Amino acid sequence: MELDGRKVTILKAIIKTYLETGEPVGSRTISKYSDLKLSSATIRNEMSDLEEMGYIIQPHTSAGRIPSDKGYRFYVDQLMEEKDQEMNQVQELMIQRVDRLELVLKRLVQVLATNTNYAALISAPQYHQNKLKFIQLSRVDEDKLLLVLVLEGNIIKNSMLPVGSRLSEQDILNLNILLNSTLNGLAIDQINLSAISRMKEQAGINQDIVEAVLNRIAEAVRADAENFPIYTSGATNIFKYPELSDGDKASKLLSAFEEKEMLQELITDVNSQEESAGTGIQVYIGDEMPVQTMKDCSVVTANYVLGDGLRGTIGIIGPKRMDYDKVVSTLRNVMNQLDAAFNKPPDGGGS
Amino acid sequence: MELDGRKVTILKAIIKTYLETGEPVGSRTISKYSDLKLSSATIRNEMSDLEEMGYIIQPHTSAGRIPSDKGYRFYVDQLMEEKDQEMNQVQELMIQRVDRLELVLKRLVQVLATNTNYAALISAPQYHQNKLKFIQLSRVDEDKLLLVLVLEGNIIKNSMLPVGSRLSEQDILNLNILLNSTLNGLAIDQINLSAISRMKEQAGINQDIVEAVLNRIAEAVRADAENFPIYTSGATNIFKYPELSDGDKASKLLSAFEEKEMLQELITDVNSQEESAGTGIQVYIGDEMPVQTMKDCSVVTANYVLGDGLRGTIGIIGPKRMDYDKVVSTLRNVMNQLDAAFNKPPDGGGS
DNA sequence: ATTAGCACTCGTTATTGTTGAGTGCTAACA
DNA sequence: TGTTAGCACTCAACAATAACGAGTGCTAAT
Repeated sequence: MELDGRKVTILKAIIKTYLETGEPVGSRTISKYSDLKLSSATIRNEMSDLEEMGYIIQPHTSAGRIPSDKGYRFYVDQLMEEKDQEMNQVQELMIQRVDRLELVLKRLVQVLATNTNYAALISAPQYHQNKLKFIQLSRVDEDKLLLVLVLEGNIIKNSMLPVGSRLSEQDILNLNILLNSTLNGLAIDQINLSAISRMKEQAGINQDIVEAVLNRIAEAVRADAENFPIYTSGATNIFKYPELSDGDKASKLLSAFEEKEMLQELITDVNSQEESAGTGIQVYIGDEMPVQTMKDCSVVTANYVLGDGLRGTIGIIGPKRMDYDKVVSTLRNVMNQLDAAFNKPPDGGGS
Repeated sequence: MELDGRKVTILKAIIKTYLETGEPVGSRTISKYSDLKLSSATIRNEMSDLEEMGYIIQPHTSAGRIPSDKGYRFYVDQLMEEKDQEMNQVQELMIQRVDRLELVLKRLVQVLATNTNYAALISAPQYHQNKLKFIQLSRVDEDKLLLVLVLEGNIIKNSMLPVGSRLSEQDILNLNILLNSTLNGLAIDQINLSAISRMKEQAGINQDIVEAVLNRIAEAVRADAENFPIYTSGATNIFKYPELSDGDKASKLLSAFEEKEMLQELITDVNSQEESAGTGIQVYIGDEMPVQTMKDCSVVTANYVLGDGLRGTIGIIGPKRMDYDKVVSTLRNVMNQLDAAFNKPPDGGGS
């Protein structure tokens, strides 16, 4: 069967109305609402076809129709094509230039959640391929060294290193010089065996310290990759959508938001299969979702880029009948503002 | 009217049964359940008295009685008195000695939540009266200095400091010496005007840097005091208690858990009026709660102390009919384990 | 190809009656 | 005087029933 122009119009009308009301939409409604001059009976026939083709579903006999995942998918794809639509006027976000990136992200995610009325999440930027910019060991205690790492993008990592107190100040100085001269400018995964053994050799008697430092570096990176911070807001917005708020579903969803592991998984997953390029905005509908817990939802994700190659992910999670149009354009908007705010003026971030 | 022995027995029986079932309890139930050999009619009379005295409430005519806040309070106070009861055998918590305090806390709060079936929260330890142990400025970029602070208890703070590039290495060295010699060993709020002006004088041309450093210190402390991290778990456990899970209440409670501000307020409040000493365990019931959002709940809080004078708060939040007995003893147990784990062996923590 | 008409389906809502747990009161009892 | 049995009464909860109405599919007329 053919998906001709009229069917498309009707399908769109159905989805649009359903997005607004959240209730199954019947033939009569469409007949009145759309600008096609057709009677409900005709619409009914078309709807019957659309159902056969799998774009819409009848929850039970003698109820209206609701869009299927396939239907949503079609709708969203259409939407993406007409991307030139005038930029939706979202309220100015007021990203002040705050010193701490963390605060910016927290505020941002709140704005997103309240603006859209869905749940929002944002992952702190990760320094995947990032380079070491500065390494320093300092004596803090009799028996402890403080290791400070600064990565490109001014991400700072600290770690305490217990040592015997036999190290002299000169030793520490030498180690610092050694570490910096060898590792500086290297990306984390460029630190290979040859570099390591070369360093150990030069460290002589203190090679255990070098080893410890390297371990800490690896550890810090790993911890960050598996356990990166995620900020969320508006998880309780799901109560605004009855189809999500019945006991069990709501509970599972919310605990996914509380224990962030699931979200981390989601983001990792999204990033791994990210090649749709374009604006970098992706939409997952229902079963397309990488994480099963959320198969009754839709997610719109976008990757943001901060000046120094730092990348993170923003996501909006809502019911399948979310206002994709608004969400996508809100996200675009936010990305632009983030871009404008961070990719121009100079500043430093704190840990 | 007098609260004689029999009334107490009956009151306790009522509360105990209500804690288990969550449903209003009637006279006949008590008559059978308790070991008093009394008919339901007699119990009814006593219950009528208890109601008049304000210890129990009738949700509606011809329903059983449920405890009032006053009733709960009485029950809990009794409980606290009989504290010598055998330590409830809680499953071994398995606090492994993990390097990162953060992870320990996250795990701990999860254990608490799953063990009790209520919502649990834990605040990261704060360094209220803590002393500066180490200060260091390092050049990281042409135009940026890295400020590293270490406080007693090995809490590390970083901040980036933009400066003109006119500083020589020698300048930085001098500043470091100045900062350390003046501030080292001082508690944060011991840094007073005289010390400040003395430092500025000695810094000469670089006094703007000194000022900036001091600002950052103040800022770091303030940010921590107003915005200290809180870890939560099991917020969705409230769905297990029907009296809390109806739409609006649940939503408000959960969003309090998501946006942590409310919880911070709660903890701050609890700490400020903490003088009940003893085991340091406090119970807030219903309207006694400092935070209005949670007036349908009860909270049990406890303060934990880590070796170096670091203090934080643990809280369990549940319905008014929570199993106070179990919760209190679980908390005691956890405190003991925390104590055993941290107040003995030496180790360092990371930021 | 479109539409009007009609019988039919089925979730939703309101109505009604029934049940049973629980109460308060009174009168009898030890 | 404290305890108990008995009884009429209340009221939430439940189930059964009916009425409603939005919506469909089909057929026949346009």
